[in-house]
Amino acid sequence: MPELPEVETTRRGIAAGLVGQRVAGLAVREPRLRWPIDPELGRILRGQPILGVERRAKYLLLEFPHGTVLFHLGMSGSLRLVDPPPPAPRPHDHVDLELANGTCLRYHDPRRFGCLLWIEGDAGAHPLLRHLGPEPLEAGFDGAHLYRASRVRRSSVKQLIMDGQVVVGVGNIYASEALFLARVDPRRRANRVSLARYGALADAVREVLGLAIAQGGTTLRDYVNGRGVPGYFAQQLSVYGRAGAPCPACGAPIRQLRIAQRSTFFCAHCQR
DNA sequence: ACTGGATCCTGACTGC
DNA sequence: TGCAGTCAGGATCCAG
Repeated sequence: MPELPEVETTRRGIAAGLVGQRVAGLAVREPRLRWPIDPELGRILRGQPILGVERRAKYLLLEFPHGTVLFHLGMSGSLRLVDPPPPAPRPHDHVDLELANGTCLRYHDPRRFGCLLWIEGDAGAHPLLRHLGPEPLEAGFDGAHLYRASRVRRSSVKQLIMDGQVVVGVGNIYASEALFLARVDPRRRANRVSLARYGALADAVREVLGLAIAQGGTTLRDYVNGRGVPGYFAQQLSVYGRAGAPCPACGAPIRQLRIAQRSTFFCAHCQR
C-alpha cells in the first residue's frame, strides 16, 4: 500500500487535472469500503467545483466550497485520472468521480481497506484528522519532538515512528529504511534512545521519504501514480524485503522479524 | 493510559 | 493442476 510518498505522488499526479473542474457525477460500483460510501455523495458533489487537492498524512483531500472529500488508499488502493472516453472499468475499479470536461478520477482498491468520506465544513476537526502528529517533511518534526514523545513509551522505536499521533506517513517500508539509515535497532525500546540518535532518526525519516517522493514512490506489486505509472524507489530499498541479502553497508545478512505483527528488516551488525 | 492482537478484504505466492 | 496456508504498503477497535 501507499505510504506517504505514494500518496504524495498520487496527489501531484492528479491535482492539475482536477483543480478548477466541476463534478458531473459520481459512479459508485462498490460502496463497501472500510466505511460505506454515503449514498448521497453524488448528489452532494454534482455541479460543485474542486478548489484544491491537498494531502494530510496518508489522506488525500479534495476541497469543495462547502466541505472536503477524504480519500484513504488503504493497503491496495490507487487513484488515477482517466481521459475520455473512459475505458470499461476493470475489477475493483469501485468509484468514478466524473468531471464536466469528461475526465474521470477512478478509484481502484482490491482489498477495500481504503475509504471515501464526505466531510462537511472544517476537515481539520474531523476525528480522523484531529489527533494526527506533525508532517515529517514540515517544521515541527525533529529529533526533539521524537525524544519528547518517546519518554513515556515502553514499546519499540519502530512502533513509535509508525504511530500517526507521533508523526504521520511513516509506514512499514520506510520505518525499516529510516531505522537502517540512522543505524538504530528497530527492537530498541523507544525510551532508551538518546536525543542525539532521535536527531539522526528524524533526519533519516525526512531523507528516505524525500528520496522516495523524488523517485515517484515505491511499487511493490500494484501501486501506480495518478497517471498509471509505477514508482521506482523499490530499486533503492536498503533492507525492506531483502531478508538474507547482504547489508549494503557491511555485508552481513539482513535479518527479518516481526514487530507488532509487521515484518521488520534490519542489519543486526549496523543497527544498535 | 498503554499495548498487543484481531480485524476488515482480495490476490499473489509457496509448498505439498 | 489444485488446494491449503501464508503474507501483504493501514489503522481502527477492543480486551487485558
